[in-house]
Amino acid sequence: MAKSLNVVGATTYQSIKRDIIFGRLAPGSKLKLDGLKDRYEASMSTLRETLNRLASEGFVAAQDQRGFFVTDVSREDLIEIANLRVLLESHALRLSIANGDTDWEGNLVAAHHKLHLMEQKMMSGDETQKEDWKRYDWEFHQALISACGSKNLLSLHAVLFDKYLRYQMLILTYRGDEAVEEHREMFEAALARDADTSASALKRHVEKGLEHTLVAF
Amino acid sequence: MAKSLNVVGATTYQSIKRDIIFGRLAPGSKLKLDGLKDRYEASMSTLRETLNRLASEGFVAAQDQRGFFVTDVSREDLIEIANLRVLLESHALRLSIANGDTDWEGNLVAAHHKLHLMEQKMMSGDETQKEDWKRYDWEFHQALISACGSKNLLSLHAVLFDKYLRYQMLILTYRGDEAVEEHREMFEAALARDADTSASALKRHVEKGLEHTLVAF
DNA sequence: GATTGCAATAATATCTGATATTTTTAATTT
DNA sequence: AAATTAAAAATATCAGATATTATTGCAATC
Repeated sequence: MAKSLNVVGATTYQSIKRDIIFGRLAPGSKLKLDGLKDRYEASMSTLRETLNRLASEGFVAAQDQRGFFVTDVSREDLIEIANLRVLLESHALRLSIANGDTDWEGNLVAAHHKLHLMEQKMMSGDETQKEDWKRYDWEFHQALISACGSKNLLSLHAVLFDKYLRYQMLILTYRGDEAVEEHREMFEAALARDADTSASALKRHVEKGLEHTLVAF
Repeated sequence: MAKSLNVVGATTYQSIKRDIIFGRLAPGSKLKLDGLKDRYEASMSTLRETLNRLASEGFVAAQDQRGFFVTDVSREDLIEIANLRVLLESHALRLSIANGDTDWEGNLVAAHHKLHLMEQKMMSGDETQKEDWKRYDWEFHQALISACGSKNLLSLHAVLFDKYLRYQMLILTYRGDEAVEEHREMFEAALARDADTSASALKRHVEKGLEHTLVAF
């Protein structure tokens, strides 16, 4: 649960995390405190606090007496992340479908609509807005599982989602058509309260994404 | 993955986390920096790094401009934790049973044996060694799932296990007989590579523990 | 030429102390 | 009792300082 915690701390946390997820800080690269000081305009204390948080979430690796590094990527790690995401997200999805009320449905419809608009933009070749697409994708998946009733589950899922996302961002290519269709299927099945169909579309969605990413890796 | 990270940082991290888990720092209580400075003999910088880590794991809650608090407990939270633990741990258990090699078996036998010795001590009324019991219990559950092949899964599980453990420690009473029997069942089924039986014993184990804890809560 | 050894340099982990800002507490007034 | 305000305490952030540990570059050796 990344609280805002404070102003400087919160913004540097978000900036660094974003830069890791979107590949602007390359996997494995050294995070030198002095360099970060300039780049993120924060003091060493604040930076170390931030890096400790990111280390505990797994975006950064801390090595004894040798400082901080952007967590490395690997095929095995990607596979683990994808599998865990399926496990947690489909569990949450089932709970959500069982518990979701009218507000949940409304929110879900809105989220899918916005995602879909963005997808059409992406499909027409405009890939300039990766960050926006990421946000809508996140908000859609979030909307699906938001009624699961477990804060702990949602917060574990959020971290996994971001880790998975990093791999997608690293390979740069958009899966297109297929993914759009999977989103639609998940969405419609969820509204129809068909947990099995929705969960299996989700599973397919993540696993196809995994394959696609592994190929390019 | 709590790396050692450094000497002072690592020890204060462990001390504070232990004190939270074993209830020596009460749920909801304020963590005043000045107080902690004396208690843990570390500077404010180190303390803040530590608290940030613990906040990101969920043992501490950070409130904007108002500092840090020991994360509160609640029935709902406990239920969530228990359910997540079942989800992750039984998944890991199945993988582990499928993949475990000879070393895994050996390690498991040893872990169960040591746990069992400790359980007999506890049953005979000697509850002075909660910390030791905790360690053997942890090592046994860890041994069960250690061959699951997913570092990410193991590290998520470790945090959940500790959170669950905190609730058990808060209520102070030992469940005894039943738990011993459940451990044995899990253990024997795992060795026999009977994933269903082992997983269902695990589920029962956690859920009985949950009930027991909820009653005393 | 490759390897070892060592000094010089750089970087980290930790601490102290300072400042601006915000919370909390206590005192005062209504 | 509630609202207001002044004083005290605590937090978030920063800027150094120091001891320790890594890294780098170069010389000496084989």
